[in-house]
Amino acid sequence: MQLSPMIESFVFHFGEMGSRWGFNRTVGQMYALLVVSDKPLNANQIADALNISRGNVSMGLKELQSWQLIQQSHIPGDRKDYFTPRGTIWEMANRVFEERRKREVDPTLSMLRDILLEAPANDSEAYAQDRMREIHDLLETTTQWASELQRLNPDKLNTLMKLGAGVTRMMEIKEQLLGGSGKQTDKATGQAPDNTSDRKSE
Amino acid sequence: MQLSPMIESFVFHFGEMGSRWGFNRTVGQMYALLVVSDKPLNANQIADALNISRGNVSMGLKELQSWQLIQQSHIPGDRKDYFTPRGTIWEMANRVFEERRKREVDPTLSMLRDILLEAPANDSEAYAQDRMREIHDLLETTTQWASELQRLNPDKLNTLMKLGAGVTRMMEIKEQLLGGSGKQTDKATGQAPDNTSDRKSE
DNA sequence: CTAAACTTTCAGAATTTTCTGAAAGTTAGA
DNA sequence: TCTAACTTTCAGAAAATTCTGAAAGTTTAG
Repeated sequence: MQLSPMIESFVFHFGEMGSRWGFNRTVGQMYALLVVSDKPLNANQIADALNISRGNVSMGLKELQSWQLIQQSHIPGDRKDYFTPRGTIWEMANRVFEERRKREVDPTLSMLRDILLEAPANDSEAYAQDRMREIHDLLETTTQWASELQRLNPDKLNTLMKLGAGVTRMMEIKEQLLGGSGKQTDKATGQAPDNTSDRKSE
Repeated sequence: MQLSPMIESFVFHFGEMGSRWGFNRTVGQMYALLVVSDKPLNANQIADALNISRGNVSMGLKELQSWQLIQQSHIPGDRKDYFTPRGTIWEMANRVFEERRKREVDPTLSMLRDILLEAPANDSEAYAQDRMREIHDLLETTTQWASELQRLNPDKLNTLMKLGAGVTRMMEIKEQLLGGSGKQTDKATGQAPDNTSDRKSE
């Protein structure tokens, strides 16, 4: 199969980017290809389209399955395995975040916790522990936020964001609520989605 | 200089993790070392502590400076360059995010935009463009959120988080406020949402 | 059971990334 | 100016990662 130039540039670009997301170039290309393909592909089609070896494709598919990013399917009367991406784009992004958290952040947090249990032997170690505690707290806070964001229904989240309700805005409202009587102020109601007003000037 | 076991395990762990953040193992180690060190270090001390060549340290420092993660300083009567991390842990994390956005997300968005301007030549390309549009919108929305988070004063953000005010909770409140007046269920994107179901075989 | 059709594995090859250290470059002070 | 003290550069070496393809493994049909 010969890829159209449009699809080819997408696939190649994501190949390069893919390495930043935890897998290598070919795996990134394979996934990109599956995402933009309107029908399931089998391993040979992938190898052919990307000009890589059949063995490489097999390993890449295994990797993508371990990330739960693709799904296997079958076509009646055909013994080959076909593959499609699994879930919506949002779900896929979530899955990648989740997986990276498990593989990278969690072990780091656990290492930091272990070290922070030790008693510092001298001033240098005390100083180092202070820095580590900061990092630990930052990671913990950040992952907690991220996991809350992930729990939200994507449509809802998306709608809210498109509304121009930035975090800043939400926090202002929240603070108003907490600070005052819990009453709705007119200032906050019925906002038109004007998101341009509070962006920074550059 | 001989590192204490505690500091050594921190430094080594961050070396491994560092590669996920856009720089290589040694650069990660160097940065970790500077962060937990209670006094500025010069290039020779770093090379010595990490057992790497002087040249490698020079390149690593250059890299860290390009990320704006470290700062140079001097000790009177000493011609060597000394280095310390720059800014608070929060600021450093922000800087890494920012830098990665510039290097990875921005080029991707620009590529997607270019492709989306082209007229699809056939059904396959139309399908592919739909997927790309979803990715484009996701990236755009996410980076906008991220930039708003970054604009917040860290203390404020941290306080709010510690308050137990999760995003979900904030959104509930926000919706309560909006509920009366504005029609906010604006299906802004109008995207074909999750199309996974209309693929051929499953 | 066997054969055909397919998938996976993995040793070694190819490629990419990182590291070293000698040489070249820079700077400050005498 | 020159020299000593320091930093940077970069070609080639070393290390790590990725890829290939033949062989081994698996599954289904008959």
